[in-house]
Formats: sequence, structure tokens, C-alpha cells
Amino acid sequence: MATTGTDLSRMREMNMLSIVWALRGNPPSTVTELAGRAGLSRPAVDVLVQSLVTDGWAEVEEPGTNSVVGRPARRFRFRADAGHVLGIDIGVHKVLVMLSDLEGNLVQTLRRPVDPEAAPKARLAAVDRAIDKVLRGAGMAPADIWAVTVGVTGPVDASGRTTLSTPLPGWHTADPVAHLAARFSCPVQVENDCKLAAVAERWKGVASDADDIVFLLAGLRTGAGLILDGALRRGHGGAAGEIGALKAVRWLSAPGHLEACPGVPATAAPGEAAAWVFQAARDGDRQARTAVRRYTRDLAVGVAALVLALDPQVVVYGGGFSRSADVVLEPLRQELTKHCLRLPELRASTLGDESVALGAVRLALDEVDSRLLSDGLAAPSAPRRDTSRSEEPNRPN
Amino acid sequence: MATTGTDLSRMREMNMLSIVWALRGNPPSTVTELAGRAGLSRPAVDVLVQSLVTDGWAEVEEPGTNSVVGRPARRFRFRADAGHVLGIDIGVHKVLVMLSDLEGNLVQTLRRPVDPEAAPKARLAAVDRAIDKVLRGAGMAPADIWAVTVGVTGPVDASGRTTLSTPLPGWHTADPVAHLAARFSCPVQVENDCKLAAVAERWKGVASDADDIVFLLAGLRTGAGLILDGALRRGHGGAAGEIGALKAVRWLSAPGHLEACPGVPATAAPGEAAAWVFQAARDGDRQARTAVRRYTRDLAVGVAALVLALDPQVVVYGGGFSRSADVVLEPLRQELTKHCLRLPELRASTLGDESVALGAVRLALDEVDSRLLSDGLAAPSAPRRDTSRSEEPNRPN
DNA sequence: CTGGATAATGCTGAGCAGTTTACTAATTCA
DNA sequence: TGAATTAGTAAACTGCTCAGCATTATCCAG
Repeated sequence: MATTGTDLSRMREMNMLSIVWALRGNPPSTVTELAGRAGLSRPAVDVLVQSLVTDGWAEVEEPGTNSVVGRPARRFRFRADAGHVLGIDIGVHKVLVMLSDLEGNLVQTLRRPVDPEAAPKARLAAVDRAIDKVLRGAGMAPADIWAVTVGVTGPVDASGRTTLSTPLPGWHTADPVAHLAARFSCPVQVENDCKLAAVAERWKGVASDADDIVFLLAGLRTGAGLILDGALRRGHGGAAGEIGALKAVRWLSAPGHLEACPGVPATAAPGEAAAWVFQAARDGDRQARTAVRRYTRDLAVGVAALVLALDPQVVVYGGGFSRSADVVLEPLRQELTKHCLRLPELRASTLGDESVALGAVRLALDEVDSRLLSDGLAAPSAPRRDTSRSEEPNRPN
Repeated sequence: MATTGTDLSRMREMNMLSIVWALRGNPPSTVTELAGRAGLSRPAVDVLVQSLVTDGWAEVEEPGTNSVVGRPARRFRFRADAGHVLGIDIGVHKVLVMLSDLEGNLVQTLRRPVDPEAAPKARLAAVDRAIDKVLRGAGMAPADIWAVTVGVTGPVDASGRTTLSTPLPGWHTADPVAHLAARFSCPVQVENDCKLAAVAERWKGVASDADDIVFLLAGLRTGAGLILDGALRRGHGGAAGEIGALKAVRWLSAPGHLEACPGVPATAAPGEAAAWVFQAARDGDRQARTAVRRYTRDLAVGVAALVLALDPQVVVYGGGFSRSADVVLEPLRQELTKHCLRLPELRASTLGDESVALGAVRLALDEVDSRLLSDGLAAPSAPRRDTSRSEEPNRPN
């Protein structure tokens, strides 16, 4: 608890930021409204908001027709388009690039299929093309981007690499941070996909009310991301949530129960096989139901371990299989009841496979915010990577 | 991120607190030293520290002989004895009461054996007697105590009860908060013993350098406490760390391997049996070594689950068996290597069975600090429980 | 069309906290 | 005894918030 002394200028800075927070994510606001939200006096807000306008962080909306009596108030709007961030999902089958303004509004979204067997070089080239297209579509240059966050599969270390394990072919030698740093001078961050999806669920998903979340990424691969006390839990080496590595937890083999279900069309790809089984179970097929039950039984051990270890408020069932939550959630709940002391809420994700990129956007925005908090707000401009403290280039805050 | 506006008075309060933090836990300091530590100017520190002295938070030490050139500086000392807190460990076999000043210095410590079969009423009566003795020994009244924290076995809910499960006979109906609230008007808090021991290890124990700690309480009972990002992880329902409830984790039966070891004296109590086995293993007894290996193998599954889930920096091996760390740590490390992706450091606790009470003291001090942060510092006095927000009387911060 | 009611804006002076600067006080060492 | 050094103190200054009042823009009733 290293409370450090404050002086006037720092105080002004903090008040400035509190105005920004009060402005952002709200409809255009009058000075009086802002004063109420920020807990400051009206004159103070007035001068602060003036200087925000001259700096370019806010803009005035001249009063139009006003239905209420009295002098109509000017309204101030946060200039969300003063800067932008990129959230990128580098998946096995696809690349997904999202361009967002500072308020989190998506400006451009682009999904591109990628050969599952593509080498890192080809995969990164596909990323580059997608980024180019998105930037061109928005009429922007790389210098206009304030932060980039990338999601990949597998535990990510502090340098943004996935040396331990990853299903992306050849990826354990890839260095996406270095690759993107060649084009972007802003902070570039790589994070695990499950963690990003968890962040997305808390931001715009089904768990926005919860501070303690276990996110379950259920698909051909199974993984987990953790939000504890409202903050993403990365782990000391970036490997939090990797409970699937435990042998007693059969997450690796769990989806196999679905593919092995009798009656699955022989021609079906693994993903289609799972969808077929879920549909058959929905239709009442006994064998399909058994396969789903076996799947959930294996799934539940790992979830129960996380729930018992962390005692979260909510477990979110997400990932590719989340569309089949209707046939999975109830058996999963029953299995968890057997294992757990205290059963958390169980919810199905609605974000689908956009959650990873969305979480990446959120983390990039957090990066921007933390920079504002530490460096204060000068006129809006793309931050440059801080090369002085280069020990943890992937964890700037 | 609800940054709220600040004004001058709040700023002064913060600077006052920063002086308190700079004063506390340090040897008597000069104004210049404090100014450096708090990041304030010398005159500013001067007036702040003056008002701390008049309020009773600090006291002056007039300059004595000074070996250095120049005018000798007055030194200011934090008045650690301005208030006191109680940390209490209600165990199966013993009650341990610690009285600490505001700096965490132990003023009185009292251990009293308790019948393991004692009913809650008798157990609480023993606690009362121990508290009385400690207070009398220090010449204090209950009104002089600023915060009380109690450690008990089993998951503790928000009201301070252990309704889910506990090895203390009859304790699931006990309400220690209500019992102590009858004598103490200050905040009273009950917490799980493993969690408190984890807090103690980070405070004065073997993990003071780490922010992410899995504490393993190994004894006749096995449990875990978690420190994540420097903060105690309680869990949404207070049941974090209860991984032992998972059937695949054999923590319940693990100590049985020790008692079942051939050669254990038939007359030995369970605790003595374990000690005998550890000593025999130390002496090279093959059967004892096998028993220890079986024990660690069962232990390791649960630890691995926690490590994989959370990716901590340190695992601390504590509890009654921590004296035998020399024969347990190495096999445990080997087992963990099999299970984990990234092996954290493994350390043996040195606090012994005082860790729970010590952690309780630390939590009580945290309670005092958080009250200072939120309410500001008037003249030092025992805080009264805040009866207005009674929904979570056990979690005042 | 005009004057009153209403509500936002703009301005001024008071108060406060911290910093800077300069000066005085107390000690050691040559 | 005086130079050097460091601590304490006082005054001037800066910059911020706040309270209150005058000003301005708009609506609405007569």
C-alpha cells in the first residue's frame, strides 16, 4: 500500500480523468450532469471540460431545439474517434480483426478463413492482409492505432510467445509481438484466447454483472479463462486456467466422446460431428444423449476443480460449442452439483466466436486507459512503445 | 474504474496517510527522510507531521547526540501503541490469542489447549478466558481493541459461520461473530484458517516477496489458501481454495497413508503417527519412505490443480507437517513436475502453527487501515462497527 | 410582441494546500 | 572562534476548488 504524496497538478490531472470517465460511454452531457457524475463543482467542471475541448478530447454540441424551459445547455461529447485500437484473433481456422474507437464501438470487423495447417509465416501474412484491409476501409494508417492486442491459442508468456504448447502449427517459435511491432509503433500485446474471451464476457457478454468469473471455452479444444475481483487473472507465468493439462481432468479427450458417437456421418469434419451429435441429442436420440453426457462428465471435473479452487460467482459456457448450450448446460449443472460445495451460476455465452477478438479490443482499450492514468492526458495521440522498460514488453501496465 | 473527483481536503487527507505509511514500520524518521519517502516537500511534511503529533498518531523524539555534522534533526515515531488488534486462532486442539499493536508487533501471545471434542459453547468460553487473560496481561479493556479477526477451520460464509462443513464439533451452528460482538464494539471478522495462514506467510513468512501464492496447509487435515495479485482470495461465497472437496483429489484420505504405515506404534495418536513416519523416512526406513511417497502423491494432485488453475509464483508448504518439509518437499516437487506445465517455487513454512493467528492479526490490521483510508484519520480511537450496512457484517471493507 | 420565469453560463473573490525561496537556529569540525 | 552543514520556519506565490452573484438565452403567457 504505497500511498504516495499528491500535489495540485496531479489533482488537476485526476479530476481531468474523472471528467473523461464521466463523459465516455454516456450520451452528450451538460456541465451540470458531469459535475454530478464526477463529484466536482460546476465551475471546476467547466474549465476542465474547456481544456478537454481545446486538447481535442471532447467536442461541443451546440444546443438545438430544447423542449425544456430555460437557457439550453451546451452538451459535451467524448471524441471517441480521437484514437482507435485493434483487437485481433489469430485462430486455427480463421483470423478476425476488429477496429474499435476509444469508446469501444466497432468501426470495422473483418473475418478471413485460414488454412488450419498454415505455417506461422503464412498465418501472420494473412493477419497483415486483414489488418491492411481494415485500416484501408476506415481510411487509417498504422500510426493512427493506439494499441494492438492479439489473441492466440495456448499459454502466452511475458514476451508474447507460446513456447509451452499451442495447437497452431509451428507457432511455438513465432513471435507475433515482434512481427507487429515492425508495423505499429504503439504497444502490442499478445494474450491467450480463453483469457480474452473471459474479458469479453465481462465487458459485453453475459457476465457483465460479475466480478468473479470462470470462463469455459468449449469446442474442439477446451480451455478456461479467469476473472477474479474484476481483473483478468493471467498467472505469474501467463499460464493461469490451464487446468486441462492435468491428467485427472479429461479435457483433451472430452470432445472425443462426441466424435465417437454411433451414427455420426463418416464424412463429417470434427466440428460438424459435434454439431450433429448435439442436434441429435436435442431431437432425443438416446445414443447422442449418452455421448453428450459423457462429454459433460469429463468437462465437469475440470470445471469443478476451478470452481472449488476459486469459488466464482458465475461460470460462463462459451466457445464453439456454446450454441449447443441448451443440451449441455443442464447435464453440466447436474455433474457440478455432485462435485462442488457451492454451485455458481451457470450461463451460456452469446458472443459466439467473436469473443476473443472482442476481449482483445477491451484489453487494448485498458492499455490506453492505464497509459492515460499514469502519463496523464496531453492532446490525444498514438502512444509510442516505452522502450526504456523493456523487460516485459508484453505487459505494459 | 470509477475515478471520482478530488478536492483539497481529500488531498490533505491522502498526504496525511502517506506520511503515516512512511512513518510506520520505519525507525524514527526525520522530516527530510519522510519528505523523500512520501514525495512531498519538507515544509509540507512538517505541518502534516505536526498535526499527526497533536492528534496523537505520532510522537517526537528530541535529538540526542548526533555523530553527523549539522543541526541534529528531531525524529518522529509512529505511535504504534495508539491502538491494538486481536488475532485469534480457534483450532481443534488449541486456542491461540495474539494481541498486536498498530505496527504488527506482538504485545501478548497466549496458547491454551482445548478438548478436541469440546462443544462450541465450551470452546468459545475457552476463547473468552484466553482473551481476558491477554487483555489483563496488557492492562487493557475490550474498548481498547480496534479490530478482531478469528480463524476457524472450514469455509466461512459472509456472516462468519461455517455452515457447509467443519471438523470442529457442532461448529456449523456456532456464530462466533455474534459471540464476540457482545464484548467488542469494534469490527469482528471470522476467516478460514488456511486463508489466514496464507496471509501470514506473505506478511512475515517465507513468501513475503511474492504476490501470487498457493499456501498448502498440510496436517491431519489438508487445505489451501490463495493470495492472488497480493490480495487474499476469499471467493464469492468464501469457499476459495476448497479443492480438497473434489473426489479426484485425495486430500481427505492422504494422511491415512502415514497412519497406515507398517511399524507405527499402535499407541500413537494420529499426529504422533505422522511424526513417527516422517522421522523413520528421514532415517531411511523403506516402508516409511513408501508411505511418505504415497502421501505426497495424493497431495500433489490437488496442489497441481491449484497450480495449473492459478499459475502462482510460490507454493508454500505449511501446517502441522511443515516441520517435516525436508522429507516431503523433494518428492512433492517430483510429483508436481509430472503434472504441471510450469513449476512454481516450492518453499517450506517457518511460522509453524502460529501462522493462523498471525494472519488473523494481519487481517485485523488491514481492517484498521482500510477504515483509515475510507474515513480519514481523526484522533486515534477504537472504531465502532458500522451498523448501517449490515448486509455483510463479516466483510467490512 | 413583450415581459416574466427559468435554467445554464460566466465571473469574481475567498480559502486552502503545497511549493519555492530565503532566512534563522543549532550543531560539528578545523 | 568561525566556517560548514543541516534543520526548522516564515513569507510570498501558484494553482485549484467553491460559493455566490450577475449575465445570458430561451420558453411561455398575456
